[in-house]
Amino acid sequence: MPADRGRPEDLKEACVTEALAIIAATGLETLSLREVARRLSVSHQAPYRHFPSRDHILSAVVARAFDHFSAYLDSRQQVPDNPAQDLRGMGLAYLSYADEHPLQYRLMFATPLPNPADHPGMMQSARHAFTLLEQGVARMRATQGQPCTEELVTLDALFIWAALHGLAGIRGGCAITTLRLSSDILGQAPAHLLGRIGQAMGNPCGAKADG
Amino acid sequence: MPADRGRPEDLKEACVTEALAIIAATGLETLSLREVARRLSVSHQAPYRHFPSRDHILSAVVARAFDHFSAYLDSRQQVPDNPAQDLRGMGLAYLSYADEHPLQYRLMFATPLPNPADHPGMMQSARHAFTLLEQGVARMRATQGQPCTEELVTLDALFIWAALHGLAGIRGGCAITTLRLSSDILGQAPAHLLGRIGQAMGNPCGAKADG
DNA sequence: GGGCCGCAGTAGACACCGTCAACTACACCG
DNA sequence: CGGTGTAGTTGACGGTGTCTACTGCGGCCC
Repeated sequence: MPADRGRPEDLKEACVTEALAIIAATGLETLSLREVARRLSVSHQAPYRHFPSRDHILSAVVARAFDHFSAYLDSRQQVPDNPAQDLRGMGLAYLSYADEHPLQYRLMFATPLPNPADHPGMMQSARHAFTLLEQGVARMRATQGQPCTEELVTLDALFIWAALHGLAGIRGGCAITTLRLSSDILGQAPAHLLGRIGQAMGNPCGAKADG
Repeated sequence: MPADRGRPEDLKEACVTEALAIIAATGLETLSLREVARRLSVSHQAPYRHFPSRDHILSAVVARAFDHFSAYLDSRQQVPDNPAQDLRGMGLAYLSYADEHPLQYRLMFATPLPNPADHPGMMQSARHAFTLLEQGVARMRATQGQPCTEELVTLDALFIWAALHGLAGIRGGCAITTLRLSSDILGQAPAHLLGRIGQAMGNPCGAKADG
């Protein structure tokens, strides 16, 4: 049964899918409930029956992006016997995701939601990804034999997340145009950044990354 | 002559000021050309005489934020005889700015402008800040006596910028609500991050930062 | 000085948007 | 059979960006 054109069976589901398609095609700003309804061959108020407001449909799209992101990080092949390498792989996966799915990435981290507290599913997905990172740091610290507070793990995870998040944002957003960086530099940036993070964490594995 | 209420002398200038005030008061989404005009006691088309579109007035506001940011970084007290310390001071200044002027910071780095290439002044201000950082890195490398390509300086500057930018974004945006981080951790984060950056750059000055 | 032109600002209209309220169609249940 | 709740429709309202046509008004050239 083709649910694409002609009134879809599950309208709520179809709205989210169609909204994402619109955003992908013409940008976040031009997303409108009415356009979604139009594409679904449905009255302009039908989506309103399933979502209290435009923000709620948008947050549903964002939540989906977070799930996609979490699944991506989870499905990455792990290296349990080498936590340092594993952490590096996770960082690489983070940057790869931002590179391969810039739309989803921007939806997650650059979408202005009025009050994120309204949408618990979204927050949970985000928190999940951060917890993965914390666990990676903790495992690495354990093999390094360093004494390590929970607080210190969180701070290090935050440092790593910040660096990854920052680079992803720069690469995806304003790098070439605003900062006028060559795509050559931008291509080297992930490896270099991960190398520097490795050094910062006292990990020799990353030290040789930039020659 | 009070140019605030009653038709302002320089309408173009007044539009930018008033737009910023509106954004500060009620958020970016609710900014409208008509509201700007209303507050300026002017017809809804008057601002349109000075700005081709709503995006252009917004980009003027963003450009102003970039100038503010650049001035802030420039006015920071420098430590010419200790480049490492100087670099750290610059990082601190960066994070301080994001902390003290979250609105301007978000305007600069989290505002969706359709095509930034249209607004050269904006780009120039951003590039200026990045160049400051590159020079800081280059000076530090020089005192370290390390051989250093121009490319490597840029990559390191990019690493530092990414970490700072990432942390600022996390702190200003989604930290407590989405990532559920305590404000205690968040308060420690800048010093810790700068310390880790110091370590990554092979600089002992930052190594003791997190105890 | 008088006509002319360009510029700043005004007024009205258009299409679009989110949202509210009232309505219809229909399945289900007593 | 009537009642009830749910999904969807229709129409309206106020707000928005933008287009077009209009009014003043100061400077400029003849």
